[in-house]
Amino acid sequence: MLSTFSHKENSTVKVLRYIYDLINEGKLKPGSKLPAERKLAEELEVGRTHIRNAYAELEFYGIVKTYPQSGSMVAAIHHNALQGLISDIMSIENYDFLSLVETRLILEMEAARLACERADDKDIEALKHAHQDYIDNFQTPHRVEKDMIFHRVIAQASRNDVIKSMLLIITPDILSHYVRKDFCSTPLPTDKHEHQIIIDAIESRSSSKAVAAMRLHLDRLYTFAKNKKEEKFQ
Amino acid sequence: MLSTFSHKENSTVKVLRYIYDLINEGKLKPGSKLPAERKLAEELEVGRTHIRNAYAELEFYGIVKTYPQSGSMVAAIHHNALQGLISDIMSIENYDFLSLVETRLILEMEAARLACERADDKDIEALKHAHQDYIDNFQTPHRVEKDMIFHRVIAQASRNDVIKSMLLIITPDILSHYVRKDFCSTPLPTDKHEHQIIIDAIESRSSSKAVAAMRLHLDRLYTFAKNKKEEKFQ
DNA sequence: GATTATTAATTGGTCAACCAAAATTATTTT
DNA sequence: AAAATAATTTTGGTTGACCAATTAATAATC
Repeated sequence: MLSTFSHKENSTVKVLRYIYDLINEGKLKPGSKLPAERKLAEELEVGRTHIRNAYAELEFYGIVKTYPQSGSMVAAIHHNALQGLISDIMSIENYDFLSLVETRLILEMEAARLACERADDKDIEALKHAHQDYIDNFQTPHRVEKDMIFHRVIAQASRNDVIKSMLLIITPDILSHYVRKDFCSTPLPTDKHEHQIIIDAIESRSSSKAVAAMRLHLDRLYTFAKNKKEEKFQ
Repeated sequence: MLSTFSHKENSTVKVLRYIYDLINEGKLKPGSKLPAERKLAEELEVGRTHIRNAYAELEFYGIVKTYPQSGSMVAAIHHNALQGLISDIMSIENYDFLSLVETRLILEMEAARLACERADDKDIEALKHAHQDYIDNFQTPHRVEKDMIFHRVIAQASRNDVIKSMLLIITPDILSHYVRKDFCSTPLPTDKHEHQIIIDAIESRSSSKAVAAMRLHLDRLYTFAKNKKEEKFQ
């Protein structure tokens, strides 16, 4: 899940809210040192562990930087921006399915495009192998995960580690959504063909074909997500 | 920074390596329960805190799920995929600048495109306000952060929280790169104009124009990143 | 009085003990 | 023998104490 911190959020969100208010009241200037862990723990009547978790989360998003034995510094950006960032972090949980799928689509298409430019012979080989593995497991419970691996190989060939990591982060969320709804529980033969088209496009270095093929391949999922959103509003 | 866990990685990476090996030796089956925190801490001769940090990181990426008082379960995907995921996580650090910029470009363009479809009057108003704020601070040290806010408003208008969060994650990394190289320390007047074009495109719901304008707006940064990569290989 | 050296207090990092919930085992009851 | 109950162990969650490094405050020196 993207929201790692869901179960501890009761405490964490309390800390984030407090930091937010500190900035709001002008008691915490951007670029300055934020309260010591012990101090804040006592102030909020909460364990220091929770403060540390909250600070770690803020550090993940680049808002604070913790220096051992000297304290945690808040980013030197204007307080309006800071507040926006923090309130965003507080709301990070339960991404809607359509946003996840939309983002995956755009990242996968870019990965395919870059793969056309940068894939070497070894990548192509790995791609073919992953596809064969997928076909071999088409009627087994491993099909879904073999499909995941196929897409990961493409991301690998794109030579863009950021895209690779981001797909790594959102894919489990997507899976958890459509496993529940047992979408794609029945394997479609068209998937095999679509994979093959993507491989051919990458091998022939045709980025436009690769992107189009990837879009087509994910279109069923995309449509599913859109419909799900619509029926939610009815 | 995206690599939150950099300073504790000495211990964390040790744990991840161990889990990786467990899977490799077949001692840890996918879908099964992984070692209790105390057990593993003793085994690796390391504090339980480090085990908890490592498990938390694995949970962030959806590889494990921790249940209070009953243990942590590893995802029920095939061991090859599991190993790939873990080795990816171990290598998550020090993203190269080009990957970051490439990814930002693709996400910003998609955000602009979606904003054309979904922005309401309030969003347009916020966009204009953010731009005016940017202009007002054009000669001040706040220019960079005002630019950041402008882009955040677009992400907000896209109604895609995943894209918004991901931009939130990678932007600080990008900033830390080009602040070092004092790229864009001299403000270019074209930026003002480019922002205005983006606003007009979104207001007139012309997604193609908005995407093109965003691409143009980020082209200087993109070119900078590509050149930096080239000179790295010389 | 200013500067340096020394001491004390503060800080984040780490560890070990404790807590309540859950899972397991042993005991009792039927 | 099977089922229900009770005691025990194991589990992740939480807390407070300790550690080394840093910083601030104080004393000593010039």
